[in-house]
Amino acid sequence: MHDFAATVVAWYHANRRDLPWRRDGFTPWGTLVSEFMLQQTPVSRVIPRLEEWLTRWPTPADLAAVPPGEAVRAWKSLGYPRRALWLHSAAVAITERHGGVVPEDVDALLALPGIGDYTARAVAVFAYGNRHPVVDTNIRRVIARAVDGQAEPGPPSRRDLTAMEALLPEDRPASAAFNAGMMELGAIVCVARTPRCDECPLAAQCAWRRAGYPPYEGPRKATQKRYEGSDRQVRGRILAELRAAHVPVTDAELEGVWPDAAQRDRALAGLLADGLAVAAEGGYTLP
DNA sequence: GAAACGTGGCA
DNA sequence: TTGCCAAGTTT
Repeated sequence: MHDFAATVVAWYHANRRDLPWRRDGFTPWGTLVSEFMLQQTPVSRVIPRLEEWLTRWPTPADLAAVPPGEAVRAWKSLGYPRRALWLHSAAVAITERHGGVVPEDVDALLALPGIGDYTARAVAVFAYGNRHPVVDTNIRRVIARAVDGQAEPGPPSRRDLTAMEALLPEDRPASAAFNAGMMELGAIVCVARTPRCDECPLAAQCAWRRAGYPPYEGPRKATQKRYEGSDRQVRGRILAELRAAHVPVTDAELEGVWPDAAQRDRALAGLLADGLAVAAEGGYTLP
């Protein structure tokens, strides 16, 4: 029963993928950047952007020294570009308030823009080896199945942190490996659509398997809105235009990116409100 | 707690 | 083709 964690840790050490943020000598700043990029974005899309980013800005001070628009431009099409803005702001705060060193204290990390419960603990654990429960979508799914016997986790809750804490080994290095191992298990074995239960190290202890794989009964996730034709798509189109241009983009040019004027105006207003675009002489630019 | 917030790949 | 999913955070 309590070899649950030991099983995950042993499996992790034997099966972990070779990813950039697991290389020897990877810096806390690199971990922070990777965690920002990995928020809601698949590993395969993150890796090339991460390598470019760390080559160009190897420290927080390097990023803090350029305008935020440069971060938005380098973000390219990773999605959710406010993350680039938040990462830039975080770099400024780290440079000004933390002497250029990524903090390892969870509360200090939580105080930075764009960092929530997941990212703060991920940095504290993966960059510094501290002992905290890390909870992401993978871990929520593994716990739901292996521990709770449910096909899917319920809605996210602060109680998820408590559940993970209860499973966490006391030993610091083991607790870090357990966090990483649970995420890895959810990412490559206990996946959302077609779990590979025949390859799972927890199969013998899995409550969901023991119960006969009952289907999920709880509240349904809200269905994701269609992207084609959405305000999000229009924002993306306008921002792509601003990223590509190095002089202000005019209203006339923006008319070409989306025909519906009302929707275009709404999207532009949103970008301006978010600080992803600024009014300039004759048009709009990145900040 | 719900809704908003990008983009791309896969079944 | 459509729907689901992807290392979440903010308001």
